[in-house]
Amino acid sequence: MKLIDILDATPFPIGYRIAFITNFLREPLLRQMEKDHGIIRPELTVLMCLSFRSDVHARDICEVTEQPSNTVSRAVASLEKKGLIQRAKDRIDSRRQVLNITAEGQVIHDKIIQLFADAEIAMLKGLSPAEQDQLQSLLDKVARSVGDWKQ
Amino acid sequence: MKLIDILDATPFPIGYRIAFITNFLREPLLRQMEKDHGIIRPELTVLMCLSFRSDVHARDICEVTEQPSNTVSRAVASLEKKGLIQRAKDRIDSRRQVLNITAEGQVIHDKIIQLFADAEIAMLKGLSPAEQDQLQSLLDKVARSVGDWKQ
DNA sequence: ATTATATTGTTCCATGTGGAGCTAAATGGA
DNA sequence: TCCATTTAGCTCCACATGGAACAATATAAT
Repeated sequence: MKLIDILDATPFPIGYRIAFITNFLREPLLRQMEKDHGIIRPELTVLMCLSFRSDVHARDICEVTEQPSNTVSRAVASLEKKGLIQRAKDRIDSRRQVLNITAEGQVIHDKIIQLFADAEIAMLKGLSPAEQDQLQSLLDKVARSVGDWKQ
Repeated sequence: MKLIDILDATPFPIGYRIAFITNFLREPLLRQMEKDHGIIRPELTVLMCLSFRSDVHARDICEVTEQPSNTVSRAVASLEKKGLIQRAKDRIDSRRQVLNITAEGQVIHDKIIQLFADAEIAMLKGLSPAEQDQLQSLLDKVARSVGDWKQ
């Protein structure tokens, strides 16, 4: 039995391929990330959000990523303990905490992102630049319509 | 902060979109599958393999899906307990067990597959048929080269 | 034939992760 | 002002899951 056979036999060929690629691309990368840097998935999510924008609340991360609040809460606590992000009380609403990435956190973040970027290049080396553009454009169209799927 | 912004800001735009779609497509479906049918991910994997082919060994499933043997072992034991698959000793190698899906297992399998197929249709409704073909073709090219990524 | 090695499938253990509920704080209404 | 409701973030708990070690069996080597 070969995996390719099953790949062709499903009535959801695109979704199956997408999940398939995720399995064989992202999961190994996440494991290597944990091994090399001691960062797990929800922590990377937080780092990416804080790298992109400053003065973020945990609640924002929950909403953007659709992760449960306890997962984000754990990641934030762990990252602060490692010195990769900083927490500060919000002056307006003392329930909230303002989150920011530290210089050290940015370094780790950049290394991990480079790891993912390299993997993407390897993954796409069988496609021409035009095909890569096509693929990105089509995936973008699907990803941006995510909110419509549920209706 | 909007998710679309981060989507555009990464240096691995294709991998990120693929992981993104997986998050918002597969994960909710898996949760609904568990809620409706009491089947979890590794169990679905086993069901799909056995639906596609009969007289399969657990080891085959491990190799094809790159899942650890304990995960497959648990799924097999659970599915047998539910009456969705059958185990029989292999006459040649008594360590092995020959696995087959039951009629009841096939029914559950088909219902779940339909759930995924419907979700795919919803996901792709923003793409023209030609675009859907393109997307599938490109994803197929990437998925089939999975073995080359690691080199 | 006998011993060493490899393989199949399992159990044990540590950990990631989500759901439900909790506390503290802010907001809205009487 | 006072109480009900909502919200932010955290803790508890249940469970999915992977790694490592293990028992049973098969295979290879001498």
